[in-house]
Amino acid sequence: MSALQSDSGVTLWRKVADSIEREIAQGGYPAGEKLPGEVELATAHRVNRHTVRRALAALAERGLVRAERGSGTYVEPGRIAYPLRSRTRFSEIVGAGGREPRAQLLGASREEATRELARELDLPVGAPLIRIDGLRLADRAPICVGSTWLSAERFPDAEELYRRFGSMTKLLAHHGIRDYRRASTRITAAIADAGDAARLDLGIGRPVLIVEGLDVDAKGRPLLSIRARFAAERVQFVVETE
Amino acid sequence: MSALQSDSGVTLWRKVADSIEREIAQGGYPAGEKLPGEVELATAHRVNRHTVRRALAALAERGLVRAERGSGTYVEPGRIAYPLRSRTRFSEIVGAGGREPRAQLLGASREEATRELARELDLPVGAPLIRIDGLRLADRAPICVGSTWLSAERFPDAEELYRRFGSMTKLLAHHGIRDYRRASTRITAAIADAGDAARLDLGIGRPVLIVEGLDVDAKGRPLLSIRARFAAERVQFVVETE
DNA sequence: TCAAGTTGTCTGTGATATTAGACAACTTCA
DNA sequence: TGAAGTTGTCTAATATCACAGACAACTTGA
Repeated sequence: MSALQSDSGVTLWRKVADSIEREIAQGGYPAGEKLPGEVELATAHRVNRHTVRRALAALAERGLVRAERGSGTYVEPGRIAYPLRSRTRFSEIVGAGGREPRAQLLGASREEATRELARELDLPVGAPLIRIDGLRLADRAPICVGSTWLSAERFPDAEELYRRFGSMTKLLAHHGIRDYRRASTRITAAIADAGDAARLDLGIGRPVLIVEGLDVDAKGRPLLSIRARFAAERVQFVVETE
Repeated sequence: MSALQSDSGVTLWRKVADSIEREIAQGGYPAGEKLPGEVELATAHRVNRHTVRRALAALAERGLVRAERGSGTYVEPGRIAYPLRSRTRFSEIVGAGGREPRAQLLGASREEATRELARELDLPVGAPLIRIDGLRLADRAPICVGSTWLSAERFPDAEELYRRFGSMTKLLAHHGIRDYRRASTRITAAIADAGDAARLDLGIGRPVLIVEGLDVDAKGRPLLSIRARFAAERVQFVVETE
């Protein structure tokens, strides 16, 4: 009877991948940090470079690392679990993850309601709207860039209020709306264009999640229409159905 | 970029082994039960028979199953953890494992102390001894067969007492010895001979653990010399050193 | 602009895993 | 005694893993 191999039935590249993942999890390589080069990893693990590549490919497929040709392989920050419930507050979600939420006003303007926005907000086509463009970050990493539309007749001072508070929740509260909720959220995905890439600090060609949301007040009347683009590699939406 | 194989870096035989082990652990195949044939396991797991054999070999090496040529592959009962401490009581150890301990008297006889037994029991060579042969079982499975020697002068009625109580502890208590302890235990291993095989319900060629023990009273005076042979596949000694 | 360092891709080789089939050796049961 | 079913062993072919080397494509920094 030939001796059974002492191996445990796990391929070599898997062992290397597990080892690297363990190091990342233990903080050996902080998020955003560059991993040692493939050759260095290979010698460190006493393994062929191709085996390291196989391990890194597995980690990359899971979104734990990202390889940049000619530069290096970088540790991706863990994706923020972004639960989609009736109460969807960016700052709470990010804060719950132990990160510091920030919002940055990119601009504001007045627009007339397109047919689609009018239908969503239950206003006549061409009704005056205020559009607020903003960027949201967690620990300095851009999470999403998006626009919010609201009725200019109902919230004429929206731009000024948002600029003052930096929070949509407080803006609404100032108008006596203590409670509002997310009525619907539609999600799709696309590839980052030049604008996304610049504002979300993404490589062109990276995926973005496209979200269309509608917030309503306690009585179900539409308040805000939201269109946002999320850096897919930093966010993971969580939809809990019952 | 070619798609990464959806495999997880675990060899096929290992997956099969894990699957079978899981079924055993969940009670799908009770201890002593025959597993389905290799061909049946192969078709059930949609895998080649040789792959199943590789999986079974891994399980057999760990002592979880035992293959019998021409008959089948059987689930081994989990080995009894047999701690070796100063208080080593068979019934307590087996009972702690949720099994029912039983002892069976095989015979008794008078002997004269050999040089080795005399040294151990601190008696003159040729001193009269009583030898008690017994079999110990857990849930009807033979665990060990062994002999106990004690001084015929100090315990002249040993055979009758053991026959009455079926317990060495009670035998000693009847002589006013409330406490005794294991002074030393020496362990080695051998292959089951025909006698072992018959009494321990083992296949010839299976390993047995050979134990030589000395029990002493509270003052350290020798009481019993024990030589026993354990079915290695049903027992695992646990020695805790401090 | 250039050199150094990085990841991406290709070819090839040997070892191992897996599949496939056949037969021997053995046990069980009618 | 014989048939059926079991595990043990052998040969062979294919697929995948891991190693090895070379070069292309790209990034970075001097």
